[in-house]
Amino acid sequence: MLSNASKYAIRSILYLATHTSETKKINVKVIAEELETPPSFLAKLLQQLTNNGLVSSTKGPNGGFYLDEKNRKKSLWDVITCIDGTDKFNQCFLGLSECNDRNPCPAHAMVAPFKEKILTNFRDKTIAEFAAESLEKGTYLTLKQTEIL
Amino acid sequence: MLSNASKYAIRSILYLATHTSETKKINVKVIAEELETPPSFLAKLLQQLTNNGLVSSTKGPNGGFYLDEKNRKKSLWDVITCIDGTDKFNQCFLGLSECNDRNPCPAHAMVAPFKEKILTNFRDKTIAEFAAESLEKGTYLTLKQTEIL
DNA sequence: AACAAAAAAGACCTTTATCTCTTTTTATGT
DNA sequence: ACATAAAAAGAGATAAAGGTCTTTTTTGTT
Repeated sequence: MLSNASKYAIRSILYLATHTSETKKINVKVIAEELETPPSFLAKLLQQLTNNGLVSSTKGPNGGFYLDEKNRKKSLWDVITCIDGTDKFNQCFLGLSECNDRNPCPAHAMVAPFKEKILTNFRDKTIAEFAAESLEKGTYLTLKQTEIL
Repeated sequence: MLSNASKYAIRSILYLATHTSETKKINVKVIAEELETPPSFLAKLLQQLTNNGLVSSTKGPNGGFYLDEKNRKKSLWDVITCIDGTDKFNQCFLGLSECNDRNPCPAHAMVAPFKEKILTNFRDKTIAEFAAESLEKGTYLTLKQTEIL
């Protein structure tokens, strides 16, 4: 569904949301270790996210990546489109171009409600909100145990 | 989510389910045209499906691909694992290795019900059943309008 | 001013997915 | 038997994803 790149990006954003601020920045190396992602690759991704206003950064000593208030108002959907480009959640499960409620593919009825849910959760919820929820539920903890197949 | 290869494979299987029998076979070229998929690529996929008992074929004049009764008892899940290998639906949405109900990632609660539904529909339903349902609903018609992004 | 620590930028490399082409084998009809 | 029509098999080609490495720029510290 999502590319590795998107997964890494989302995980880092959620990590930054709960671990950084304007006064507490973290550098790539640390983030990559925490998330167990390839450091150089993550650096590229964070660079891209920064260029698109989804993450903030400062260079030099005590510099690093962090989320400011503006960044926190973005959505995870913004992250995905920034990294993967295409509108992943609007694609037909079986690859048909003309698949919608009126002209559904054999899998449409099964998949459509899910896509709807993903959209509302990922597009209409800010990163701040998403991170806050994760904190409440304690789900953010699992960010560390990673493995991409 | 699914690779192009899996999507092509599923579409051809559903097509074969509604258009072929032991006495009515269709050759790759026709299938590829109907489904608007790359012919040579589809040939490879059908070959692989045949080698794994998901599709039947005979060579020579009036030969082609078709589904016999045994093939129809397989599931779409079999198709996906045959082509994509990995267990796509058991992977964490955010790429964590230790993601489950007791130790969920931030997206788990959102995604878990969907994976459950996919599994029951794709794994516990035979291709014959799936195709019959599609026929009832008329969804099989849209198989022709394809575009993979 | 010099140094050090960080991101930014850019050039690569590797692997996997996607897709093509050619040759070989097998079955059928005449 | 022979011609033909189909899949089977195998070798590549191309593109995209995934990932690395080196150099440059910026910024803070001494």
